Amino acid sequence: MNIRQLEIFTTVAATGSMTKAAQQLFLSQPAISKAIRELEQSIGVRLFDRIDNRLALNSAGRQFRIRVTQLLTEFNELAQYGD
Amino acid sequence: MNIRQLEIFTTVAATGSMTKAAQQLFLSQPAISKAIRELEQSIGVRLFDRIDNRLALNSAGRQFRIRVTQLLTEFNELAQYGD
DNA sequence: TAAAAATACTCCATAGGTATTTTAT
DNA sequence: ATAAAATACCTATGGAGTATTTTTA
Repeated sequence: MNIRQLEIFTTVAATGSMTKAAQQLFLSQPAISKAIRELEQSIGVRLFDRIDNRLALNSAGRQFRIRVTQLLTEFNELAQYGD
Repeated sequence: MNIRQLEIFTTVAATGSMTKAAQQLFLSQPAISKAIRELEQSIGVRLFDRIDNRLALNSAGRQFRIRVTQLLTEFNELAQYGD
């Protein structure tokens, strides 16, 4: 797990789509797909359900998201420590 | 700024020495030196005073450390989300 | 002169890319 | 036919290494 994966995760969760997250983050769709897969593997929890070719944040994903959002806020504030 | 740099920072802060931090983290001393330099550059704040060839956490470093420690605790808990 | 940190390289793992395939509408 | 995600493969950046230099007690 790393911060980049968490940023990508929150964007996918917010948009409901890897393709839209890719556009928003100026990344390719496969880069998003890979990051989400590796995040899920790393924590050992499936965060999205894949139904048809759509994604839906599942129950674990919804809980995870809340804590990740707070973590990223604090991380970004610390990254601005100099200003 | 990244999580690895923050982990290294807290270890250097705790031991008061890059050499000791290197031993504790099973890394080389130059790897520690570089990580600290890059962290300081990234946030734009000097965290340690260099006096003689020793390090001393300065005032900004002490304040930064408190928030980093909390952040890393939450990060590590999230990384264990699956267990 | 010993001990700590900094500098100068070299190397490799992985984050990201492009191209393509799969799956469902 | 479109559209979304997954897979395959390639490349380049940066995190880590070894070797060496600088600095000061």
